[in-house]
Amino acid sequence: MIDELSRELTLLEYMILGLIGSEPRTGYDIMSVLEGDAHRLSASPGSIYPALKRMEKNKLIAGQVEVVHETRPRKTYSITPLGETLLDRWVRSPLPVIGYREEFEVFMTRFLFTANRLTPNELIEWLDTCEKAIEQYNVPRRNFLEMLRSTAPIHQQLVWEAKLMELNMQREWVKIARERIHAEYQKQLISETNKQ
Amino acid sequence: MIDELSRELTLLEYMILGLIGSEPRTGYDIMSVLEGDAHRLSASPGSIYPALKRMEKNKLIAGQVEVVHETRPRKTYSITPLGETLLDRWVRSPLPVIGYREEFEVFMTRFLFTANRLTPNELIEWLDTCEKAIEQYNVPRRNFLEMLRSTAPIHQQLVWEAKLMELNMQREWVKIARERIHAEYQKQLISETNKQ
DNA sequence: ATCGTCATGTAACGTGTTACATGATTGT
DNA sequence: ACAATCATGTAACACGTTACATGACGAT
Repeated sequence: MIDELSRELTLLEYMILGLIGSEPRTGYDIMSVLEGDAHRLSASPGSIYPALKRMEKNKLIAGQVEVVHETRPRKTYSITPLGETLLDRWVRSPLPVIGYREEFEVFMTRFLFTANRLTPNELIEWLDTCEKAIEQYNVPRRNFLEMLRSTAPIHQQLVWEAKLMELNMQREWVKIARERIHAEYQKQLISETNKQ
Repeated sequence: MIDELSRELTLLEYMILGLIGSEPRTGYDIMSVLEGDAHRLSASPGSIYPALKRMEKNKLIAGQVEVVHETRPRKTYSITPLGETLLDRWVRSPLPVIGYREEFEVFMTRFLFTANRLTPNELIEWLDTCEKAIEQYNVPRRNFLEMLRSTAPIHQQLVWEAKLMELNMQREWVKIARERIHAEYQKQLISETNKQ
């Protein structure tokens, strides 16, 4: 069991895990979700079904066949405790990542699955950590660009500039996200207090 | 020959093509460039050397062995006319792409290799086209978000928001790039006029 | 009767990843 | 003498892509 925990999953696998984690789904369901824009994951049966099979084999998810219409079976997958553990670990994992290697999209996927997995307080803390990590990465980056601004060819300069803008955007997003999450949390608290 | 032209290359292959296109390089050179941050391409010998071999086989690049120190050969690759054609085509290709499927990084790589491949005028025109394409994609996207703002769960909303911010950032970058390129062009014109 | 959607799968293929392997040259 | 860097490669493996294949169900 612990062996499984050490294996890193692909983004597609985490995506599937996250989707199934919120509610049981079939392969077809997952394909539909993935087709609806929003991510690069291309949702072909040739990737989804094999992924589901190996995840089932690794006990991350469990499938049960519903014989709805007799002939063709329909397999609905739900997440297992092991799957929950892995997903939780991934979602919470401290991001040494963002800005270095991990792309923003991976980060977003992770954020998406914090829903119902982290408490509002934990989430705000998580976002704070992100902001600090980005900040730490931003400063030397900016200095680097400033230094080479005059020597590098203009095309290279502009590519670096884009990188910087991307980082700044990410920083800004974290701020906005924190504010919104915070506001949402307040709203919930108030409505709960009123009920009592 | 024309068969080769129809085959789509990977980003790594275009990267290699672009790098070799500006000056002849060895596999090791390419690995060094790719290691120095900036892109997700991970620059391991297990990807570079096989790529070089198949590109040579496909006549996109041509390698010549320099027997510098007798024993271990050192192979320097240069771009072929076919390679030039493909690179040129890729770099210039109208971007139906950005915002839809192609990631920003691919776009940036493409931009990087416009250097010495497009005239300043062509480049400005290219950037204009980009801006329009982004704009066209931006408006319906924004409307979509506006529409679902109230109904969707907050996490989903924020992910969409991030997508939008990314697009806006790209738009902003295009503007900056055009201005800078334009300024650079003017400078060159002036210095050339002065020479005469 | 036929078309689109629901639904699941497989097979070939290509490419990137990781890890291993070798050896020359240069600097200390 | 030894370490770091230059320099090239291979082999196993895993994953995603494309294309193909099947068939039930509901609507027109």
